[in-house]
Amino acid sequence: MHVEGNSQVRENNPGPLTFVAGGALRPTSKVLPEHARRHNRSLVLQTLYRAGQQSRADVARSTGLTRVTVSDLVAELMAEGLVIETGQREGVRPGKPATLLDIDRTIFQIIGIDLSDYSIFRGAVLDLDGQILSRAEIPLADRTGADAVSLVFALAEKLIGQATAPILGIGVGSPGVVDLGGVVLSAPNLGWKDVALQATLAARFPVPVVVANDANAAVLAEHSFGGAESDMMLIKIGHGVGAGLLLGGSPLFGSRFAAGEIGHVVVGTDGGDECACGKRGCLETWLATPRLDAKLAAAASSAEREETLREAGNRLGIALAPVVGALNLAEVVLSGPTNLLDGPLALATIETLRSRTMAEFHGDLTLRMTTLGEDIVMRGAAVMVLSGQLGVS
Amino acid sequence: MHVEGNSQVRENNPGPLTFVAGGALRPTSKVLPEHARRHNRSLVLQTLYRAGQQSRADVARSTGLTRVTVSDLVAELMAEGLVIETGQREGVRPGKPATLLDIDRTIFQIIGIDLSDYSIFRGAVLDLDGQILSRAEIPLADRTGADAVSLVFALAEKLIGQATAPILGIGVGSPGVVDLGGVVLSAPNLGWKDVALQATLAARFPVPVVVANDANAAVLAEHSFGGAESDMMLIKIGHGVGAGLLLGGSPLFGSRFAAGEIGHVVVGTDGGDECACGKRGCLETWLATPRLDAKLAAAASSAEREETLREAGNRLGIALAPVVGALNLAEVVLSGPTNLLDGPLALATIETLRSRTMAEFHGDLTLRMTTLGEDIVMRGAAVMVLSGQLGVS
DNA sequence: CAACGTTCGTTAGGATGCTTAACATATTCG
DNA sequence: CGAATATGTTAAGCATCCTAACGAACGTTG
Repeated sequence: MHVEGNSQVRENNPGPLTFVAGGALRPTSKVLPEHARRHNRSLVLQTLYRAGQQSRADVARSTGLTRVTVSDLVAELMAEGLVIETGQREGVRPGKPATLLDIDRTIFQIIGIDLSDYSIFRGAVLDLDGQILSRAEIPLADRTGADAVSLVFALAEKLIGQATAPILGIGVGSPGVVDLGGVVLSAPNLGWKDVALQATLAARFPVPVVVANDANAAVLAEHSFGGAESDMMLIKIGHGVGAGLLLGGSPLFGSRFAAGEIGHVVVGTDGGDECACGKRGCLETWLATPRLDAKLAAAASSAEREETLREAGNRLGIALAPVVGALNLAEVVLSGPTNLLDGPLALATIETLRSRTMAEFHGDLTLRMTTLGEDIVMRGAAVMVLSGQLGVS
Repeated sequence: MHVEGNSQVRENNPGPLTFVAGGALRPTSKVLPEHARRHNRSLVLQTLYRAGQQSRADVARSTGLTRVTVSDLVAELMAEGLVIETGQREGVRPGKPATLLDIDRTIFQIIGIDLSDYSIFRGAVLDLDGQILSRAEIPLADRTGADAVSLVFALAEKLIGQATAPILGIGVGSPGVVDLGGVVLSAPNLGWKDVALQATLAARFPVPVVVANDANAAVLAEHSFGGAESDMMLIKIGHGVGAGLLLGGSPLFGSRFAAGEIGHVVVGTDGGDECACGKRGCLETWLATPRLDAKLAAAASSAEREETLREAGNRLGIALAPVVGALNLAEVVLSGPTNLLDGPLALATIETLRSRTMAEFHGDLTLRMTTLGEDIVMRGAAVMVLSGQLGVS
């Protein structure tokens, strides 16, 4: 397996077949036997990734492929160093003892970078399981444009230095609107417009690079590591308010790659504060952390502070109700400062959500905080690399 | 090609590979070379369906397959009677004249059934292009439950009698929540709960049967015949209010198959009329046609009537804004009574939508009436059959 | 304790489906 | 009329999976 490559998605691209649940087939381009091979290869890898310590026969049973084919694929994966034999199965059973396999989880490490904080770029070296091995960060210090891009380079450089194994790839979660090729079409806070971040990073570092929106990365992390449902929305609240959507297990990008950009949707029919965007009552005016913090600081009593948080949660519920209803979501996850979100705010949100959508359908709607804390975007960035390079997540 | 079969999706199911735009591969089960074959078969069929009168060489160029493979697939399709040669290409060009191919658009007909009207079941016989050849309808006369099911049977029977070619399949658009197996989980107006409509129809008629939600069917029709965008929402307004969503060209079903059920989402923060569901200010209380008609009848002047319509459109815009923003939709299509929708109501909707979402992202958001009128569900039902049976739409 | 059954992983042979290369066919161009 | 051009077919080869059979390594059983 080579580690070079500077396309957003490397050649072990799985091929173009698109099967739409429900029976609609939309052929996009031809499919060759080798595409099937890649798919089956990923299938084996995925099986071992999720539950290691399995024999070839186990993998054959759980994939539906024959032992012959699995042996063949495993031989290929072992030649690449991705899979290793880890000894024989213990225990008393008839038959020849099984040789156990696992992904070699030490052979590669992943760089995950989170650009979503307004004041600092964070990054980490992660193992193939998405666990954080080491961290690094660089204060933004109000730098924007090309200067901010160089900070990303510096951070990546630093992290690569910290890695103790070859790098599988670099994943970046950026604020703003990011297209499928990793071009940041617009990120006002960083002063970025049409910045080809993926291409420039890939030109500098000889490893695969993936760049995506921060909330989209976060939603992948929550799905892979947070045990989230396949139809869910993750609301990321910080200096701005954004969201990532997972529908039927797949991330949604939107017609102009701006899916999840809900910060400037107007909430309610009764005015609201003025927003930087010129409108009144945008979701951000209710929920962005600087505004919330200011309101809380100005509050006279703890009861008043609670009411502020409840009002914010209420507004979030009002904005989300049509989305939850229209998409029939199973779960809403909040990501952001726990002290603000995890309490009256979250309670008010779910309450409002329930009272404004159809009882019949929200029966199993849940709302919760992310279990991944501040690492969510970095870990999501790692998931993007994993799924792009290994077809695993 | 046999026409029997009673599964919601017949065996020329394209296989399970799922490629998620952006690089995430989710292997679901093995893929064999024969799955690739089915995909490529559909690809050829799709190419001919969209632009008939092409040579094998033309198809080879536009699919990326070789002439050899295309010839082989075409031979198979001709043996099944699905594709025919239509003569040689006219015009003066060097080289051997091309033999033109087309799908035999007369060999099959499709039954499309629309159960969404509150008082009448409508159906049609359609050709492979989705054009309506003949119609039939049966008044519902307040029948519900099993009685209503027998009306569907009677209508299907009638339509099959009207057909002048073998039936490719029966497509049904039903109100309510319908799962992927064609079970109507809930359709209050018809008194249906867990009615296995697909299975019972398939047991009675020896042709493939597909049953789906009416708005989901409609959105497919609009996409195939109405030239709609790939990221769009169709709002169906009648006795109730429902929606169908197309995201990245694929219909959305939702975690409990209830995607698009927005009729009982509460709109605004200022109360509203009481709804049959018990809440106040549901979208249906603003937009359902009986309520609108009543308000219009009670209005004293034409200015007041216009205001009523504008208010309804305004409310629709308020409800849709978060959805349009979160999904980054390119298009919203309205389906329902033209006299109510196509005027002040639609204008107010788009105006509200624009004023409540981010200017940057809704730049190319359009809102329009469907171009398919009252036939939209029947034609969508035909699309479901086409894509299920031929992989074409 | 030797024969048998079970399970693992491999080897051998066959089927499917695509490709490239070459060719026969049929037309226009010079 | 020969060269050029384009179509569609034939033949051979390669990739990929399958089934069938088998050797290896273990436990069980008469």
